[in-house]
Amino acid sequence: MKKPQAERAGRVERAPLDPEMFDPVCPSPLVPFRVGDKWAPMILRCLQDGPRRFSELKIPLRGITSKSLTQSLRGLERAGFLAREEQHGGTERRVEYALTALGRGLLDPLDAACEWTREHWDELIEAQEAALAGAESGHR
Amino acid sequence: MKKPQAERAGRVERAPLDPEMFDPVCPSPLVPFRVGDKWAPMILRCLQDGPRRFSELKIPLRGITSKSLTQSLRGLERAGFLAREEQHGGTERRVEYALTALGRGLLDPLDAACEWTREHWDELIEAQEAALAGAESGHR
DNA sequence: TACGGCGGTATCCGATCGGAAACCAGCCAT
DNA sequence: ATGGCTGGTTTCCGATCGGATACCGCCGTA
Repeated sequence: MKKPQAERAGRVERAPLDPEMFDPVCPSPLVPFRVGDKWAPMILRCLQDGPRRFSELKIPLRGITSKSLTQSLRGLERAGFLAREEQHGGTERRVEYALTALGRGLLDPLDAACEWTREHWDELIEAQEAALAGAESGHR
Repeated sequence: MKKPQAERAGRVERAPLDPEMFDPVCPSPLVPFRVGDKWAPMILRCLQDGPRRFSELKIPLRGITSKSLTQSLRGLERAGFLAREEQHGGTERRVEYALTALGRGLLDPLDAACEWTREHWDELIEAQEAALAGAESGHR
């Protein structure tokens, strides 16, 4: 029987990340606001309920390569939005990434941006299509 | 009291854009939020008080090349955030770019993001420096 | 001993970004 | 007719982004 290491480390058990928390059909690139690089906003979201491990983050960020994840994490770390915490004391290798106070604060305007996008989703799609149609018949 | 003379065209005399409205020392790239490409947020800001001409926009966007400005404008147009209005009736060539309703709405979350950045400016700088210093002595 | 999981690096590559510079047509005033 | 202004386009180029792939040491388990 496998014993959860979380207990040994006195760690609180949190729900695992939903592998489908990011809809591949309407991914964040369509959100007109961006924070950092391609993956950064999603990483921030993943960390909002507490620290997560490298391999834990890879799950909802479907298809991300180790390199890209490392890069994004380092970038967010350099900006001071998250902290890398390496546990040496434990029995096995464990590295966790946690939002700093600054990073947590970043979630507010990020939420606002996402909310705006949700509210104007139809308009966004419609405007894009109209502009595309206009480009075909209009000034071309 | 001075009277605007261009009102027959429905055009109101507005203050010209401040050539230094974007501080080259703390430019928007330091803002962790972005809208579209490098120049897009600044262009949106330039248009918030009404339509502007191509050459008018070039002034505060110091050093922007024609190509980059055209690119950014086309991108924002494709997204439905602004509209290109070419005046054929007039005597001289005149092209104006104006925010759409959607684009104007975009200013709200953009303001929120800028406001957040202003509020946390010191922390942002400090966190960056701390992370940089930590990288030198820390996990290396 | 071998194997698998973890948390990465190193290298290569094609795509994209964005600036520099040259060029252009139409209109205007001199 | 000549030069200047407007609103671009085109070409070239170096830098950066981001994915694919291969590889790595460390640890725990079988």
